[in-house]
Amino acid sequence: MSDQRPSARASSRHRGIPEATVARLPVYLRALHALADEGMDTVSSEALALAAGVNSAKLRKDLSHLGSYGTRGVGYDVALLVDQISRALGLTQRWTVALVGVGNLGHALAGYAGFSSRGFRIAALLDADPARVGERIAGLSVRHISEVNAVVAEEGISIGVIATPAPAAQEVCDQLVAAGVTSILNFAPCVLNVPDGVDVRKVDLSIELQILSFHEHRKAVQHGSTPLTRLPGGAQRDPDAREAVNE
Amino acid sequence: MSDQRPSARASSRHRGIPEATVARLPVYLRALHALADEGMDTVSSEALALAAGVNSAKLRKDLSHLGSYGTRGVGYDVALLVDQISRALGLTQRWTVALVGVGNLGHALAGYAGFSSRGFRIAALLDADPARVGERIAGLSVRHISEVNAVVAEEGISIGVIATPAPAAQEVCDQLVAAGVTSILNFAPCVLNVPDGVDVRKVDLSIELQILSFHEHRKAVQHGSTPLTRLPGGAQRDPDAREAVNE
DNA sequence: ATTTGTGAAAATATTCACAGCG
DNA sequence: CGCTGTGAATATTTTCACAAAT
Repeated sequence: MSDQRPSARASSRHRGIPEATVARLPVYLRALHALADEGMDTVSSEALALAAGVNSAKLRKDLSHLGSYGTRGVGYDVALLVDQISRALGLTQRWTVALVGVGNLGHALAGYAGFSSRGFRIAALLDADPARVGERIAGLSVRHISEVNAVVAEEGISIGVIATPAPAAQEVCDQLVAAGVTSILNFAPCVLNVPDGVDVRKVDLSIELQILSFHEHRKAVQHGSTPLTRLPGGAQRDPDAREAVNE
Repeated sequence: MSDQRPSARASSRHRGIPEATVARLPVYLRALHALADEGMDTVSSEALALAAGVNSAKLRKDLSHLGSYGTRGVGYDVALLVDQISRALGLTQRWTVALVGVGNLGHALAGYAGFSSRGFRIAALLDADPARVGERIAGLSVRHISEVNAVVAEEGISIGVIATPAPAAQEVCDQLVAAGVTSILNFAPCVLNVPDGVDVRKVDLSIELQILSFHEHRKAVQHGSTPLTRLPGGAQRDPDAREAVNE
């Protein structure tokens, strides 16, 4: 998994689901919903693993942490498994979210359907720019960040999504935490410091691209050590590979 | 790291940088740029680790994979380290990117500054909707997806970013790969199948929220086993914790 | 004095391979 | 039989702790 390490593992011996497993449960859940929509009511670990893009032993081990019971010789009951995973992920309740920063990205996020599709409700949009306050987006009126305490209390918000520019992110984060938010999803390209007990996850386009760059670079170098190889696509890949060869 | 596992480790014994390390290098790079902007020209592993949100032993071990040389008793030369990490990540060249899907999210991505800030250039915008073709966004004219082969060849594109709805993503992915793209960043909420040698990374809002949900849920249950505890923020957290308690 | 670089230990995660259940 | 659940084996990642370098 990424270096995203929410607070330490639960102390309870048995309810402790490994972090790597937790990160995959939503993927299984999505695959299961798709299968359910296709009318499947039972699925083997092999088939589900394929749909989720993992190997079947891993899937079975993951599910075993839920105490999940499939039927040997048959597979898993789709509806039952959806229920068990939803329960494990805490999706049996509706979480309420505040989105801070309604710029370019914030707008897109506010309109994103995937938000509401899995039990998350955007209950508030906040921004520091007074010119944006009052603007209506996706049925909500933008409020000023200074109202964060009231908003969090009124709406029972537990998750904050930060879509501000990087320089503003830490202060916004502090304000959210002070208001009682204990989970943060950060789209701003920066590291956030939070007290113990607050979880942060980040989504960072630029980091993902750089990781791809690493692999692309490696492929280009490893491939033909001759830098100016013409590759299948017809395009000339990695015109600068010289530099890399003599590393 | 997430279950994002690009192709197998390089066979070369020594150029093999662990995947977990690769995923952190961009974070270090960002921190180093910030330090450089503040005029620092030397930094200790302790200080850099703090800025990057990791522990210092991990940072040193990571850097050791680059064959990076700091100075004992002093620390690392900021400019030199920027250079070494950039080189390791393949950022000494400019990668060219095609963005497919100019809906809500695609628009936001096209306008995202962080793209160009680190050596990535969006060279083409593509969409399947004829009504969108010709639209100008961020200085580029949207072209039809059917032109993908020509576009990839013309611009030497090696990275494709998919920001389409989920049902279209696999087909777009196949088209990109057929055109010669070997790295994909997927924003669509679905699993992509690609042949060996093609790397995929995904960015998935809904999955991140569900992971936060898990931890939020766990905190709520662990905290007061009494579900209706009133928490600092004044809001009533996890009104549904009953369900969880008797799991 | 400091602070790196790194073996060795510990913790996590993945994969194998098969006993055992339906 | 077929397929799950899981111990045991392997691989990867993190952390410790200290010798070596300046």
